[in-house]
Amino acid sequence: MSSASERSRMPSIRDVARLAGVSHQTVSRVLNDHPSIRPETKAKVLDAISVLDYRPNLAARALVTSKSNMLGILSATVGEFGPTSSIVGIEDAAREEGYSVSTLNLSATSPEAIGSALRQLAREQVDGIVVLAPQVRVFHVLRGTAVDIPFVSLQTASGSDGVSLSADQVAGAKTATEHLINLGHSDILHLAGPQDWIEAESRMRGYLDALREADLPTFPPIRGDWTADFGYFAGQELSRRRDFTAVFAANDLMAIGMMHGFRDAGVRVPDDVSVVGFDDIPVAAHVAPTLTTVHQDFPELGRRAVRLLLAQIRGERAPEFGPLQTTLRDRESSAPR
Amino acid sequence: MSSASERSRMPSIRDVARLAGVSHQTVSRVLNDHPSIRPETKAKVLDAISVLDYRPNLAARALVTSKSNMLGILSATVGEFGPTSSIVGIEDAAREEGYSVSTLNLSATSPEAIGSALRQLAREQVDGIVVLAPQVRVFHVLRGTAVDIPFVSLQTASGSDGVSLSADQVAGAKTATEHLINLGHSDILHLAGPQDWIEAESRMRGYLDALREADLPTFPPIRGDWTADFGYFAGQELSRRRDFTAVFAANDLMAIGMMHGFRDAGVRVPDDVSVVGFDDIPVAAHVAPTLTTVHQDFPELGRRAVRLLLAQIRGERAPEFGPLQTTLRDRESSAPR
DNA sequence: GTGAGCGATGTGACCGTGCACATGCAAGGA
DNA sequence: TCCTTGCATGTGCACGGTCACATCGCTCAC
Repeated sequence: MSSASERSRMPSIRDVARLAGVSHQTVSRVLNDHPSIRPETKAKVLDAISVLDYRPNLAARALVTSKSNMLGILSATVGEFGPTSSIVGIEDAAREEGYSVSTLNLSATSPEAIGSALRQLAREQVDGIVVLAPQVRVFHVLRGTAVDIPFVSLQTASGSDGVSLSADQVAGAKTATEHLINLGHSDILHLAGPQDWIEAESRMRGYLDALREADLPTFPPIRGDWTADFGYFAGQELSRRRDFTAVFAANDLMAIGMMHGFRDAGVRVPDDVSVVGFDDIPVAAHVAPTLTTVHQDFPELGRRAVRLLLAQIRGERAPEFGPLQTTLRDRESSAPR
Repeated sequence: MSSASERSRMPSIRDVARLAGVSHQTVSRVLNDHPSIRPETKAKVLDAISVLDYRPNLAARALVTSKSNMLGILSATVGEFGPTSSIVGIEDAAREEGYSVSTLNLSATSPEAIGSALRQLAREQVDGIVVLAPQVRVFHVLRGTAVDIPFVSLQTASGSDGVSLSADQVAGAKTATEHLINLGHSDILHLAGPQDWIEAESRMRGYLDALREADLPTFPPIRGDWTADFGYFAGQELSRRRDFTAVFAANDLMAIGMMHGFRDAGVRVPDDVSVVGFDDIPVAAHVAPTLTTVHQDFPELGRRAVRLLLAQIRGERAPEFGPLQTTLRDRESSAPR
């Protein structure tokens, strides 16, 4: 009820110092828990802090230390399930370590857009950047840009020398394809992601590896755009062909759309064609037929990214964790030949 | 190739001033485009800026102005499609206005958790907060907290005096229910969201309004938790009852799960039971049967939130936009009685 | 006894901006 | 002509922290 606009000024460390009867520097030492502080002095200071409801001004700290305690997320994904889940993991891990998180969504992935996004993040003085931009070309821009902020990427580029990590996409895709092979399928198509995407390439490689090892014929992949709508279109088109009995789709959305396309064209899943997806989005277990797919732990991926990035920032040795395992979820959409 | 760790110091406005032969204050004026600056002076300064590749230090600016040019997002949603899409809209709009965005995910919605999240955001000196925490109780904490940072909420609380906005959930839910009524259904169940959620209440109200106006019987709603898994469970349970011919689910995920439950129990959709969802998530158009649902423009909602928030921050009059329209997407899951 | 060493604390400068105020100069009205 | 007014610019300080260095008292070894 009383005036809310009174706000004389937020208390500073000097106010705290005055109240506690010490110097401002002593207060600063308490805040950064410096070793040589007498316990009773510390108590006095902490007392004054809570009396005044003092909170350190992060801008001032950032100014003098030129560290912002903030991580940036550079995201070039529209808001799909996977990346979004990873972002949650990133934020949690970052907050746990005392970092705040500034997100920047890329609408375009042109070099200019990426460059300006990076500069923006640099202006904000983020201490490090997590890149969720799975396009190969983003990598080139990142390497080329002279902004020397530490960064990690959630996706592994093929011959990546930089720090990055990822679930083992190749292995996951290989497992998925082998699953179809074990069911007796020998003519297996691949509905791939866009050419430029790292994950699309990895998943395709896994598919090709599995077929090659089994001495089965490979088909030129159909290039999709990750969307269910494209999957639908592809399903309708494919229904005209009858030279295959199974399809491995590079993500669940396309798989689900494709099943719809098949359905509309009179092709039955799994009776006529088996379908396997990738990601295990929440609805995958509930669509009709339920979708066989490859599960991966997106939040954990995000958490690992943060740990890696912080090690880099602090100059510590990078923690070595093996590739994140993926697991096959065997459901109704895949059946024996 | 050359040393990257040389970094003597970033250029400051004084460096720019020296190079341009003016005072640092003149540089500052150019940066904030102050009216009384001679064009040629401005040109000289801009020249020096680009030569030095100068970038303003946001921390220093934040320190002196005690404005951070940063908005906070307080999100208590796990990463579902709707809120996530809105966040994209928020970020775009914010960046467009020159604000950066700091996201904070709430894992728990206890008053303590909310309080500490708010304080964290306050420490970061965000100029305003967009709240994506549709739980009623979050509102109470927000009102109660003494942090006087402007905020808007993406969801409208029933008798909300504070600034907030939302798609017209009640109208959308009413339309959905009326759609079922028009198809000839008279016994319509509602699979609701959790009790505490604002949107759950609004959608239930729309459902009840429609039934009341049509003089049809209402049933006690089934309380769900938004997840497809719960929907599946509910579908199986409901299959034992035969006192209804249609269900309006409070979101698509539950609707899809429920259709799965029905399917497993031998109940056919839409032959035996019609189903309508809410949100229009990307797979809704592709599941079997395709799901009739209510579409809403999540990104636009986020953009509006930012415009409202900025008006509040700048002390301008709040832009008045009517409730965001929702549209019914009539698909296969609903059929005449 | 005396100086080195260390623990506990204080002092002043500095980080890069914006703000309040001062200054100089040209234009315009009395 | 002189004073006012307004434009264009400069000067110094404040913002709220941290850092480097100084200070002071005490212990300990020679």
